[in-house]
Amino acid sequence: MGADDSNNEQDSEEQLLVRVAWHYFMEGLTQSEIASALGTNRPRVNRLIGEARRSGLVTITLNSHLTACVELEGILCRRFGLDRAIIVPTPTKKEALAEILGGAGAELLTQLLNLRTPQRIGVGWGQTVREMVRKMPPFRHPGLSVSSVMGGLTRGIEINTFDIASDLARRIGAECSYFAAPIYASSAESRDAIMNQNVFQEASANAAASDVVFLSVGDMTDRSLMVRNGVPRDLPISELIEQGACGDIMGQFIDRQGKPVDHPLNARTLALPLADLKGVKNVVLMSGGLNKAEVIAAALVGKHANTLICDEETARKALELADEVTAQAG
Amino acid sequence: MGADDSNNEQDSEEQLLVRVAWHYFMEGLTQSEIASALGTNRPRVNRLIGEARRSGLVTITLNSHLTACVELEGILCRRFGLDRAIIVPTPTKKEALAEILGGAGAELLTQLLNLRTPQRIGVGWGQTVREMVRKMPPFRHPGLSVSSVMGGLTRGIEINTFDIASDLARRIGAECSYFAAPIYASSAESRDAIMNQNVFQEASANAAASDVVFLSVGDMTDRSLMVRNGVPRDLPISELIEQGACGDIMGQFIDRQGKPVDHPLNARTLALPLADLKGVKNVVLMSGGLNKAEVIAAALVGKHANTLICDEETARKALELADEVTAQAG
DNA sequence: AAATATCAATTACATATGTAATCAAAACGT
DNA sequence: ACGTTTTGATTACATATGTAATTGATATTT
Repeated sequence: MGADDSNNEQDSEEQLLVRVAWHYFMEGLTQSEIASALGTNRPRVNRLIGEARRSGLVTITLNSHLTACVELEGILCRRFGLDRAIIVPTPTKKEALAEILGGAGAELLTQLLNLRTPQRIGVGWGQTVREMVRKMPPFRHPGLSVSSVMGGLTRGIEINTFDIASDLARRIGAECSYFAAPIYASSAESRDAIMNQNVFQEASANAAASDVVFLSVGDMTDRSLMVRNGVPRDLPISELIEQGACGDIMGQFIDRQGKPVDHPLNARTLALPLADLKGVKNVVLMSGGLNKAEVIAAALVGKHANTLICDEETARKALELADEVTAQAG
Repeated sequence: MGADDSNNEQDSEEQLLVRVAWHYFMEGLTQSEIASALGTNRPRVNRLIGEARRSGLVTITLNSHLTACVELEGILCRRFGLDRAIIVPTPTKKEALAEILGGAGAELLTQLLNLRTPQRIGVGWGQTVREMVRKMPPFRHPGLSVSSVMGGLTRGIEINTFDIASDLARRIGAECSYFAAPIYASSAESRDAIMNQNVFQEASANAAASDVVFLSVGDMTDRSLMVRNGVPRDLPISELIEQGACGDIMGQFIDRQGKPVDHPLNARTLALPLADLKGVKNVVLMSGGLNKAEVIAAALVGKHANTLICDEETARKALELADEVTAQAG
């Protein structure tokens, strides 16, 4: 009898829980309505609703392939101390990825511009950034400026840093400034000489003063435009790889910790230095594709960005690689 | 390209929806937090949450065998115009049903008593009512009264209407009054003569003045205590069945519409008349078991109760039977 | 190009919600 | 039987929510 009684007690407790949950989640009654219908007080109903959710009596499921992305965004933010992550489902057609990521970037920039906060926008280089600019809806806010954060390429005309910056500037009615020079000088000394010129001082200052910078990273394979058309022909990529390079940010090659590798090429780069990039409040890293997972991981571990725009598959891989790196280092 | 663009539009719309839903339902952020995190306004987030629920993006499920009961309660209330329905899962051990329903009744009565509203409580007869009384926690509120709403049985001592009423009265410290007579008089004339006596006038008035009445119904099978021990031995049950009786409320036999059947026995009943029962604000019908489904349906169709305490299986069957009855009648 | 229509963002407000503090009752031990 | 501890109900209040009205921006039509 005693056991029976306690069972009844529990049963009626669960009954109450189910009743409350039903009325609240299924019928949409207010907590007060439920309380008076069930002959209790509202605070209790409130507690019971919480209990119902915590105990798993109530299960809430999101029914979309996008759910996993949103969850991943949270994980990435926590793992890399990001302020924001935008993860899109990896498309079946890989060639559509740049366009998708670019669209996401354009949306973000539009959002930021509507808040009127960023006045100076820095742009890097790459297919994804190019696509972002293409997708920017044309509108004008007064007082905006766009600056390229890196020098241009001398070979291969597919995408040019000057074009990207000036196109964006035209679309949003902004002032525009570039590094009017090739990305790599012939030597470290040459670089310093160029940078000491007034126009470059100014370009560099403009870039460093950006409120937000949108940039991509490049990997070390032949798929990278930087590897194919940026790095001087007489410099074998293997040299960089031997120094631990796993990719570049603004033409500056970094290792798996995100630190610039010890190679002369880095000293020849005409671009916003990585150290100065850290002074920029918002750095949006927009890159995707499994081949870039390692550089993305490196850039994030090195805390070169506070915002990531990426595809799901690559982001997961990057998380994995980053864990390996920190496990070795730590 | 056009198709691609529109896909992107939809995609980003769904992305927003999923993002909002995720933050709200999974991470428990407030709508304002979500709005600012996603760069929109709160009203939009609010709308999106509604959309997410309506569109089926968010699925909320209650994970309990009791869920079906609570849903059924709502259906029963709407179908029969009940103020309240308490449906418990049908137990595997049928013999436990009366105890379970009794417990539910006791809980309800306790609840009502705590509200201090009902001062006069009427009780019928039956195993379920007996169990309810047994389960009542002993406590006292001043000014309560209990009255039996029907006469007693002369054969079979298992459960007595007097005992039920007086036991309940004792437990809650109430005054008590009965119909101190057998449930059936020898004739209609005899019944009228008895009822004209002062004590019975008083008992009847007490019963009719109840704030709440707890009663059960009986079916026409041998399982019914009323059939076995209440109906005079010289009266074949078949006579009542021929008149369309499908069971009794307080010894008064009703047809499938819930109307008293045209049989002399009904005129011999010493109990609160069904017409007077309709004057009682709260009539709690507590009965269960598949054999009683038909009477329960009849009683509900006849609107003799505003509260039902029943088991799931029986309640479903009663719903079904009631639909048949009203389909024929309408 | 001007005027209108349409849509979404902002504001505003009444209501609902979550939570802490107070209060009453019951259970427990002394 | 009295006081203590624990439990749950009530109150109170700051915050969050749902919704309607207003405003402003964009698109459409004449």
